[in-house]
Amino acid sequence: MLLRNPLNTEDCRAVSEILQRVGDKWTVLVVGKLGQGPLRFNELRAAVGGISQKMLTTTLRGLERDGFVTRTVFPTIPPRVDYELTELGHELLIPVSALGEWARVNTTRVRAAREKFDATHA
Amino acid sequence: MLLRNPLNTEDCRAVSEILQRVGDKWTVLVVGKLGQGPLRFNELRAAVGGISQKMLTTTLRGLERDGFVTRTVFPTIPPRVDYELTELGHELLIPVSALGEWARVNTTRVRAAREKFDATHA
DNA sequence: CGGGATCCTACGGGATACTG
DNA sequence: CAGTATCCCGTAGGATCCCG
Repeated sequence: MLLRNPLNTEDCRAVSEILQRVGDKWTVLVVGKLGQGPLRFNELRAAVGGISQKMLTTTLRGLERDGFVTRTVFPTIPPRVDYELTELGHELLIPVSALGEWARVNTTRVRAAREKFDATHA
Repeated sequence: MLLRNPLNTEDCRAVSEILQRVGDKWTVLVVGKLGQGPLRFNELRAAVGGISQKMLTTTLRGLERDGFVTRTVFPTIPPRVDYELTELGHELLIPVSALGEWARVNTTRVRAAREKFDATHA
């Protein structure tokens, strides 16, 4: 990974934009689950856990719109809908996983800082 | 970068958490600007551009609490306060920049998918 | 089964005015 | 200069009900 000299303003805007896109409550959870293979609506809902069906629908529509996920309808009775990551979705998962690794490694440092701050600013 | 096999649920939660932390409207903009060296409150505000002083304060407090930023007060008149990235803050900037690079490279693909989706679902 | 339509609440975030 | 305090609004997101 080649890092260009400090992020300029336009880049920061782009980062901020994609982070807000991906930084909502459910998106990465959904993408993470789909990273392991296609899932049906309710399978996905169970896999994620705790998500309302409204938010799952909203999240999936957004991901579909941005080209991260495909939606395949089987016109059977009862209906069956599969969701699957696109190539773009899989590629997104790479830097996101990297950030995830960072999060996993540094959670304790952040938590320590937080407790220290809360203690002194009580 | 060593990628572990697909993110498990706890990892996804961690990612989601840090993404929500960093995925608000201003955090990465602020961190990005501070990445190039310490800045005073109003310098930072001008550098970021468009941020209200309430949100700058809120954002900085959060970053300070999590150990990403230090706050140094010079008890002069008028007062002077410097904000500077900590080591942890600089380390955070690495995976965030990677995601930024991804965003920069793939914006067109996302925009294309979005326009296509909007066209067909009109 | 996989949603759409509504209603409701919490909170992010802007504008403005005041202060040490 | 670097904030704090208020007020206000839009939206994210949960709960519930209904439908093909």
